[in-house]
Amino acid sequence: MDHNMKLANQVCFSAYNVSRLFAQFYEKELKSFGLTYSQYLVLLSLWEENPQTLHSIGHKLDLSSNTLTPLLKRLEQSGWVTRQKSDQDKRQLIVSLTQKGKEQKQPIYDAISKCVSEEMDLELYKQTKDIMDQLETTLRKQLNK
Amino acid sequence: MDHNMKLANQVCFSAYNVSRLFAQFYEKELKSFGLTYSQYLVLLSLWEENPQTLHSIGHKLDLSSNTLTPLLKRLEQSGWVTRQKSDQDKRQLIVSLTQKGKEQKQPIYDAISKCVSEEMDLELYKQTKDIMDQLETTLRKQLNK
DNA sequence: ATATAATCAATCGCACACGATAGAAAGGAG
DNA sequence: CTCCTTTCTATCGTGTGCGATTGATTATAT
Repeated sequence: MDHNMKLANQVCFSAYNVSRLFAQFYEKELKSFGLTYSQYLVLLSLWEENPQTLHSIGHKLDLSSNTLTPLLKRLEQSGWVTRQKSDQDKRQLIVSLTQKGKEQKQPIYDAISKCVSEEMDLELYKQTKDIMDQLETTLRKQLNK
Repeated sequence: MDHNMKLANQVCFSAYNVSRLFAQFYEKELKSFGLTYSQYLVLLSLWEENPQTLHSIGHKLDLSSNTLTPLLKRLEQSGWVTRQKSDQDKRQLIVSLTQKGKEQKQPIYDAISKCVSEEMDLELYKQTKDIMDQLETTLRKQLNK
Protein backbone atom coordinates (compact mmCIF):
# COMPACT_ATOMS: atom_id res chain seq x y z
CA MET A 1 0.00 0.00 0.00
CA ASP A 2 1.12 3.51 -0.73
CA HIS A 3 2.82 4.88 2.34
CA ASN A 4 1.00 8.19 2.34
CA MET A 5 -2.36 6.53 2.04
CA LYS A 6 -1.56 4.27 4.95
CA LEU A 7 -0.76 7.33 7.04
CA ALA A 8 -3.96 9.05 5.95
CA ASN A 9 -5.95 5.95 6.86
CA GLN A 10 -4.34 5.84 10.26
CA VAL A 11 -4.97 9.50 10.97
CA CYS A 12 -8.57 9.17 9.86
CA PHE A 13 -9.05 6.11 12.04
CA SER A 14 -7.46 7.90 15.00
CA ALA A 15 -9.82 10.81 14.56
CA TYR A 16 -12.74 8.40 14.39
CA ASN A 17 -11.61 6.73 17.63
CA VAL A 18 -10.80 9.90 19.52
CA SER A 19 -14.12 11.42 18.57
CA ARG A 20 -16.04 8.37 19.79
CA LEU A 21 -14.00 8.16 22.99
CA PHE A 22 -14.59 11.83 23.77
CA ALA A 23 -18.30 11.43 23.23
CA GLN A 24 -18.35 8.43 25.57
CA PHE A 25 -16.31 10.34 28.12
CA TYR A 26 -18.65 13.31 28.11
CA GLU A 27 -21.81 11.25 28.00
CA LYS A 28 -20.77 9.43 31.15
CA GLU A 29 -21.22 12.74 32.95
CA LEU A 30 -24.10 14.07 30.89
CA LYS A 31 -26.17 10.95 31.46
CA SER A 32 -27.36 12.15 34.87
CA PHE A 33 -28.72 15.29 33.19
CA GLY A 34 -30.42 13.25 30.47
CA LEU A 35 -28.30 14.83 27.75
CA THR A 36 -26.36 13.46 24.80
CA TYR A 37 -23.12 14.99 23.63
CA SER A 38 -24.77 16.61 20.62
CA GLN A 39 -27.46 18.09 22.81
CA TYR A 40 -24.75 19.43 25.11
CA LEU A 41 -23.11 21.12 22.12
CA VAL A 42 -26.38 22.88 21.32
CA LEU A 43 -26.74 24.03 24.92
CA LEU A 44 -23.13 25.26 24.96
CA SER A 45 -23.94 27.38 21.95
CA LEU A 46 -27.10 28.73 23.57
CA TRP A 47 -25.30 29.54 26.80
CA GLU A 48 -23.07 31.81 24.74
CA GLU A 49 -25.94 33.40 22.84
CA ASN A 50 -29.61 33.09 23.65
CA PRO A 51 -31.90 32.93 21.77
CA GLN A 52 -30.64 31.77 18.38
CA THR A 53 -32.20 30.56 15.18
CA LEU A 54 -31.79 26.95 14.11
CA HIS A 55 -29.74 28.28 11.24
CA SER A 56 -27.33 30.08 13.57
CA ILE A 57 -26.81 27.03 15.76
CA GLY A 58 -26.35 24.90 12.69
CA HIS A 59 -23.74 27.28 11.32
CA LYS A 60 -21.71 27.07 14.52
CA LEU A 61 -21.93 23.28 14.84
CA ASP A 62 -21.83 22.55 11.12
CA LEU A 63 -25.16 20.77 11.28
CA SER A 64 -28.34 21.25 9.25
CA SER A 65 -32.02 20.96 9.93
CA ASN A 66 -32.05 17.26 9.08
CA THR A 67 -30.01 16.68 12.23
CA LEU A 68 -31.08 19.67 14.30
CA THR A 69 -34.85 19.58 13.89
CA PRO A 70 -35.33 16.23 15.66
CA LEU A 71 -32.58 17.02 18.17
CA LEU A 72 -34.18 20.34 19.10
CA LYS A 73 -37.58 18.69 19.41
CA ARG A 74 -36.08 16.28 21.91
CA LEU A 75 -34.48 19.17 23.80
CA GLU A 76 -37.87 20.88 23.84
CA GLN A 77 -39.59 17.69 24.93
CA SER A 78 -37.23 17.35 27.90
CA GLY A 79 -37.68 21.00 28.85
CA TRP A 80 -34.34 22.55 27.94
CA VAL A 81 -35.46 24.89 25.14
CA THR A 82 -38.51 26.33 23.46
CA ARG A 83 -39.02 26.41 19.71
CA GLN A 84 -41.04 29.11 17.98
CA LYS A 85 -41.24 30.55 14.52
CA SER A 86 -39.99 34.10 14.15
CA ASP A 87 -42.62 36.79 13.63
CA GLN A 88 -40.38 38.87 11.38
CA ASP A 89 -39.49 35.91 9.18
CA LYS A 90 -41.81 32.96 9.47
CA ARG A 91 -39.28 30.65 7.83
CA GLN A 92 -36.92 30.91 10.77
CA LEU A 93 -37.13 28.91 13.96
CA ILE A 94 -36.10 30.67 17.14
CA VAL A 95 -34.63 28.47 19.83
CA SER A 96 -34.58 29.83 23.38
CA LEU A 97 -33.34 28.41 26.66
CA THR A 98 -36.03 27.68 29.23
CA GLN A 99 -35.59 28.48 32.90
CA LYS A 100 -34.27 24.95 33.37
CA GLY A 101 -31.89 25.44 30.48
CA LYS A 102 -30.47 28.52 32.14
CA GLU A 103 -30.40 27.17 35.68
CA GLN A 104 -28.65 23.92 34.82
CA LYS A 105 -25.74 25.64 33.13
CA GLN A 106 -23.62 25.87 36.27
CA PRO A 107 -24.34 22.37 37.62
CA ILE A 108 -23.43 20.89 34.24
CA TYR A 109 -20.28 22.99 34.05
CA ASP A 110 -19.31 21.76 37.49
CA ALA A 111 -19.87 18.12 36.62
CA ILE A 112 -17.96 18.28 33.33
CA SER A 113 -15.25 20.45 34.81
CA LYS A 114 -14.67 17.95 37.58
CA CYS A 115 -14.30 14.93 35.32
CA VAL A 116 -12.28 16.85 32.76
CA SER A 117 -9.72 18.02 35.28
CA GLU A 118 -9.03 14.42 36.31
CA GLU A 119 -8.28 13.35 32.81
CA MET A 120 -6.73 16.34 31.14
CA ASP A 121 -3.10 16.80 30.25
CA LEU A 122 -3.10 20.54 29.59
CA GLU A 123 -0.10 20.59 27.27
CA LEU A 124 -1.37 17.62 25.27
CA TYR A 125 -4.73 19.31 24.86
CA LYS A 126 -3.20 22.56 23.66
CA GLN A 127 -1.12 20.76 21.07
CA THR A 128 -4.08 18.69 20.01
CA LYS A 129 -6.27 21.71 19.51
CA ASP A 130 -3.65 23.48 17.40
CA ILE A 131 -3.06 20.50 15.18
CA MET A 132 -6.72 19.60 14.79
CA ASP A 133 -7.63 23.14 13.85
CA GLN A 134 -5.06 23.00 11.07
CA LEU A 135 -6.38 19.67 9.91
CA GLU A 136 -9.94 20.93 9.99
CA THR A 137 -9.01 23.88 7.81
CA THR A 138 -7.21 21.63 5.35
CA LEU A 139 -10.11 19.22 5.13
CA ARG A 140 -12.71 21.94 4.71
CA LYS A 141 -10.69 23.54 1.95
CA GLN A 142 -10.44 20.22 0.15
CA LEU A 143 -14.09 19.33 0.56
CA ASN A 144 -15.30 22.63 -0.87
CA LYS A 145 -13.49 22.08 -4.15
CA MET B 1 -16.20 29.09 32.57
CA ASP B 2 -13.20 27.24 33.85
CA HIS B 3 -10.36 27.70 31.41
CA ASN B 4 -9.37 24.05 31.30
CA MET B 5 -12.89 22.93 30.66
CA LYS B 6 -13.19 25.38 27.83
CA LEU B 7 -10.08 23.90 26.26
CA ALA B 8 -11.37 20.35 26.73
CA ASN B 9 -14.66 21.33 25.10
CA GLN B 10 -12.81 22.84 22.17
CA VAL B 11 -10.59 19.80 21.67
CA CYS B 12 -13.56 17.50 21.87
CA PHE B 13 -15.47 19.60 19.37
CA SER B 14 -12.46 19.67 17.05
CA ALA B 15 -12.22 15.89 17.20
CA TYR B 16 -15.91 15.64 16.43
CA ASN B 17 -15.52 17.93 13.42
CA VAL B 18 -12.35 16.36 12.07
CA SER B 19 -13.83 12.91 12.33
CA ARG B 20 -16.95 13.93 10.45
CA LEU B 21 -14.94 15.79 7.80
CA PHE B 22 -12.66 12.80 7.25
CA ALA B 23 -15.65 10.51 6.86
CA GLN B 24 -17.19 12.88 4.32
CA PHE B 25 -13.88 13.13 2.50
CA TYR B 26 -13.48 9.37 2.25
CA GLU B 27 -17.11 8.71 1.42
CA LYS B 28 -16.89 11.05 -1.54
CA GLU B 29 -14.51 8.52 -3.09
CA LEU B 30 -16.11 5.38 -1.65
CA LYS B 31 -19.53 6.31 -2.98
CA SER B 32 -18.73 4.94 -6.44
CA PHE B 33 -17.95 1.57 -4.83
CA GLY B 34 -21.15 1.64 -2.80
CA LEU B 35 -19.24 1.69 0.49
CA THR B 36 -19.53 3.72 3.67
CA TYR B 37 -16.50 4.70 5.69
CA SER B 38 -17.25 2.11 8.38
CA GLN B 39 -17.61 -0.59 5.77
CA TYR B 40 -14.27 0.49 4.29
CA LEU B 41 -12.68 0.08 7.74
CA VAL B 42 -13.93 -3.49 7.91
CA LEU B 43 -12.56 -4.23 4.45
CA LEU B 44 -9.21 -2.65 5.37
CA SER B 45 -9.03 -5.03 8.30
CA LEU B 46 -9.93 -8.02 6.12
CA TRP B 47 -7.39 -7.07 3.49
CA GLU B 48 -4.76 -7.40 6.21
CA GLU B 49 -6.12 -10.70 7.52
CA ASN B 50 -8.71 -12.88 5.86
CA PRO B 51 -10.83 -14.51 7.14
CA GLN B 52 -11.55 -13.13 10.59
CA THR B 53 -14.20 -13.59 13.21
CA LEU B 54 -16.63 -10.80 13.98
CA HIS B 55 -14.98 -10.65 17.37
CA SER B 56 -11.54 -10.10 15.87
CA ILE B 57 -12.73 -7.33 13.57
CA GLY B 58 -14.57 -5.75 16.45
CA HIS B 59 -11.46 -5.82 18.60
CA LYS B 60 -9.44 -3.99 15.97
CA LEU B 61 -12.08 -1.37 15.24
CA ASP B 62 -13.39 -1.11 18.79
CA LEU B 63 -16.88 -2.06 17.70
CA SER B 64 -19.23 -4.75 18.97
CA SER B 65 -21.82 -6.99 17.42
CA ASN B 66 -24.56 -4.40 17.89
CA THR B 67 -22.81 -2.29 15.27
CA LEU B 68 -21.04 -4.99 13.28
CA THR B 69 -23.82 -7.52 12.78
CA PRO B 70 -26.00 -5.25 10.65
CA LEU B 71 -22.97 -3.72 8.94
CA LEU B 72 -21.62 -7.15 7.96
CA LYS B 73 -25.03 -8.22 6.74
CA ARG B 74 -25.04 -5.23 4.43
CA LEU B 75 -21.52 -6.05 3.24
CA GLU B 76 -22.70 -9.60 2.58
CA GLN B 77 -25.81 -8.34 0.82
CA SER B 78 -23.70 -6.21 -1.52
CA GLY B 79 -21.32 -9.08 -2.21
CA TRP B 80 -18.15 -8.04 -0.39
CA VAL B 81 -17.99 -10.75 2.27
CA THR B 82 -19.54 -14.03 3.31
CA ARG B 83 -20.71 -14.81 6.83
CA GLN B 84 -20.70 -18.31 8.28
CA LYS B 85 -20.66 -19.80 11.75
CA SER B 86 -17.45 -21.56 12.73
CA ASP B 87 -17.55 -25.36 12.91
CA GLN B 88 -15.11 -25.53 15.80
CA ASP B 89 -17.04 -23.00 17.86
CA LYS B 90 -20.58 -22.40 16.76
CA ARG B 91 -20.77 -19.16 18.72
CA GLN B 92 -18.28 -17.47 16.43
CA LEU B 93 -19.03 -15.86 13.09
CA ILE B 94 -16.38 -16.14 10.42
CA VAL B 95 -16.23 -13.29 7.95
CA SER B 96 -14.43 -13.91 4.64
CA LEU B 97 -13.76 -11.73 1.63
CA THR B 98 -15.53 -12.77 -1.55
CA GLN B 99 -13.82 -12.71 -4.93
CA LYS B 100 -15.20 -9.21 -5.42
CA GLY B 101 -13.88 -8.22 -2.01
CA LYS B 102 -10.39 -9.31 -2.99
CA GLU B 103 -10.45 -7.95 -6.52
CA GLN B 104 -11.66 -4.50 -5.59
CA LYS B 105 -8.85 -3.92 -3.11
CA GLN B 106 -6.49 -2.36 -5.64
CA PRO B 107 -9.06 -0.16 -7.44
CA ILE B 108 -10.22 1.19 -4.09
CA TYR B 109 -6.64 1.79 -2.97
CA ASP B 110 -6.00 3.67 -6.19
CA ALA B 111 -9.08 5.84 -5.81
CA ILE B 112 -8.41 6.71 -2.16
CA SER B 113 -4.72 7.13 -2.75
CA LYS B 114 -5.36 9.59 -5.53
CA CYS B 115 -7.69 11.82 -3.55
CA VAL B 116 -5.58 11.57 -0.42
CA SER B 117 -2.41 12.71 -2.13
CA GLU B 118 -4.13 15.87 -3.32
CA GLU B 119 -5.17 16.83 0.13
CA MET B 120 -2.43 15.56 2.38
CA ASP B 121 0.18 17.60 4.15
CA LEU B 122 2.58 14.83 5.15
CA GLU B 123 4.13 16.61 8.10
CA LEU B 124 0.77 17.71 9.46
CA TYR B 125 -0.51 14.14 9.23
CA LYS B 126 2.49 12.71 11.07
CA GLN B 127 2.08 15.21 13.88
CA THR B 128 -1.63 14.60 14.01
CA LYS B 129 -1.22 10.87 14.26
CA ASP B 130 1.30 11.17 17.09
CA ILE B 131 -0.82 13.52 19.09
CA MET B 132 -4.08 11.64 18.54
CA ASP B 133 -2.51 8.37 19.57
CA GLN B 134 -1.47 9.96 22.83
CA LEU B 135 -4.92 11.38 23.34
CA GLU B 136 -6.52 8.04 22.54
CA THR B 137 -4.37 6.33 25.16
CA THR B 138 -5.24 8.96 27.74
CA LEU B 139 -8.94 8.71 27.05
CA ARG B 140 -8.99 4.94 27.11
CA LYS B 141 -7.16 4.89 30.41
CA GLN B 142 -9.66 7.31 31.89
CA LEU B 143 -12.72 5.52 30.54
CA ASN B 144 -11.65 2.18 31.97
CA LYS B 145 -11.53 3.49 35.52
C1' DA C 1 -21.86 -35.75 34.77
C1' DT C 2 -24.11 -31.75 35.96
C1' DA C 3 -24.76 -27.19 37.42
C1' DT C 4 -22.78 -22.72 36.83
C1' DA C 5 -20.21 -19.26 34.70
C1' DA C 6 -18.19 -17.13 30.74
C1' DT C 7 -18.20 -16.01 25.87
C1' DC C 8 -20.18 -15.19 21.62
C1' DA C 9 -23.45 -13.08 17.93
C1' DA C 10 -27.87 -11.27 17.44
C1' DT C 11 -31.49 -8.21 18.65
C1' DC C 12 -33.79 -4.01 20.49
C1' DG C 13 -34.30 0.85 21.23
C1' DC C 14 -32.70 5.33 20.78
C1' DA C 15 -30.14 9.22 18.97
C1' DC C 16 -27.44 11.00 15.81
C1' DA C 17 -25.29 12.32 10.74
C1' DC C 18 -26.30 13.32 6.32
C1' DG C 19 -27.74 13.18 1.27
C1' DA C 20 -31.89 14.25 -0.85
C1' DT C 21 -36.29 16.28 -1.31
C1' DA C 22 -40.44 18.99 -0.14
C1' DG C 23 -42.83 22.96 1.02
C1' DA C 24 -43.48 27.44 3.10
C1' DA C 25 -41.97 32.11 3.13
C1' DA C 26 -39.34 36.08 1.68
C1' DG C 27 -36.73 38.76 -1.86
C1' DG C 28 -35.96 40.55 -6.36
C1' DA C 29 -36.52 41.54 -11.33
C1' DG C 30 -39.46 43.16 -14.72
C1' DC D 1 -48.33 42.93 -8.97
C1' DT D 2 -46.37 38.58 -10.68
C1' DC D 3 -43.13 35.29 -11.69
C1' DC D 4 -38.87 33.40 -10.35
C1' DT D 5 -35.24 32.56 -7.29
C1' DT D 6 -33.42 32.14 -2.85
C1' DT D 7 -33.63 30.97 1.86
C1' DC D 8 -35.42 28.60 5.46
C1' DT D 9 -37.23 24.41 8.31
C1' DA D 10 -39.19 19.93 8.05
C1' DT D 11 -39.30 15.31 6.41
C1' DC D 12 -37.57 10.87 4.55
C1' DG D 13 -34.41 7.05 4.09
C1' DT D 14 -30.18 4.82 5.17
C1' DG D 15 -26.39 3.67 8.01
C1' DT D 16 -24.04 3.90 11.90
C1' DG D 17 -22.79 3.88 17.38
C1' DC D 18 -23.89 2.13 21.56
C1' DG D 19 -26.15 0.69 26.15
C1' DA D 20 -28.76 -3.11 27.30
C1' DT D 21 -30.61 -7.67 26.89
C1' DT D 22 -31.31 -12.36 24.88
C1' DG D 23 -30.17 -16.83 23.60
C1' DA D 24 -27.02 -20.22 22.01
C1' DT D 25 -22.70 -22.46 22.84
C1' DT D 26 -18.57 -23.52 25.27
C1' DA D 27 -15.65 -23.78 29.35
C1' DT D 28 -15.15 -24.63 34.21
C1' DA D 29 -15.76 -26.15 38.80
C1' DT D 30 -17.28 -29.57 41.82
